[in-house]
Amino acid sequence: MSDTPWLTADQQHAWRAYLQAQNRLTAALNRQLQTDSGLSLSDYEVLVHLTDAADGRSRPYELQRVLGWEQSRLSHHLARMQKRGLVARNECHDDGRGAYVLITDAGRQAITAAAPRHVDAVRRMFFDHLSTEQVTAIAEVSTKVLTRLDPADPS
Amino acid sequence: MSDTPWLTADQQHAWRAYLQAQNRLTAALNRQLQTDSGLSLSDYEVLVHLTDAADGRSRPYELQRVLGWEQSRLSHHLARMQKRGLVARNECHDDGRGAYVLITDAGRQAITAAAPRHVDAVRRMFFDHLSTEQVTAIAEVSTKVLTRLDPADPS
DNA sequence: TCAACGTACATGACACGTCATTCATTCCAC
DNA sequence: GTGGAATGAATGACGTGTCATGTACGTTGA
Repeated sequence: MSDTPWLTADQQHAWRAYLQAQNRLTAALNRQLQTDSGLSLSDYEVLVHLTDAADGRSRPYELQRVLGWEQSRLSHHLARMQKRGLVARNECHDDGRGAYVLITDAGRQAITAAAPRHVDAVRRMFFDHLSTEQVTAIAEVSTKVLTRLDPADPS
Repeated sequence: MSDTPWLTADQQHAWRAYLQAQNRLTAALNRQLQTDSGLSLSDYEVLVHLTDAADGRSRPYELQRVLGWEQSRLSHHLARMQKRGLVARNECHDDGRGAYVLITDAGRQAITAAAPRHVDAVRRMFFDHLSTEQVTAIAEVSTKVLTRLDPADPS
């Protein structure tokens, strides 16, 4: 332990607060989305990106890249969303291994209904209490963490 | 949607980066802890607080408060840790409803072995790349979020 | 052309977190 | 004191995330 210095008091405080805020924030947003719209935060993210995509469809590996999820998580999640009728899968003729995920009408309806309240919640629980400098700091720190954790950049 | 304005571009960017960094960071730390020491990040947090506590024991509601977890999460997690021999439960004579959770020798051994590498990982993946101003910003933002989400402060 | 390797995706098993509910005990107003 | 509310904690059911593995297809090079 002597050659691996522990964190400073400031760092410990920041770290614990960060972990707790994470937990609570995502839990609260999940609750809000679930009770208001029957969606989870994960469902919401998937539907957002499918809505943004051309034709409302996307390849799983593309979703994986954009969402930053693990492959099996995405696969399981899509299976569950398909079972609930929020998305559908089509085969991909360009690549026999691949598939297309597409948003269904029910999926579009669900996210359209969910969006206003969800955005409101995100602002209420997060952005409304932060200065623009703090928002910038969050973005910078998060981006830094992401690039450092990116397996394609093991500098 | 017109009366519930969407997030600004900066906010959207910050939000997505924040969510992704969260996911990746905790996933990476969990992997590191798991492969190096057979513990999860949650196990680690519980053991840290039990180690800090007098006699290496604590009431569940106290742990709940310190960790910021939901009651049932803690209860389930303690049950799993107990099954693995990391903690034990005793009855509480002060309060017939309550219980004591105490760290076992195996638990102490596990966290002692895990700590150096884990701390190192936290620094490598997080603090080493942040300025002191950024650490301060993280702490402030997280604390702000926590106080806003605290059910005891519904201002 | 075909063997070896890489890529896209799915799946089973298992750990984890939440919700709803339950239970025992303690606290408190009357 | 006593009945009702509040508190401390456990549990079953269920959705979620990860790991290890499997499978099918594509790509490359000798």
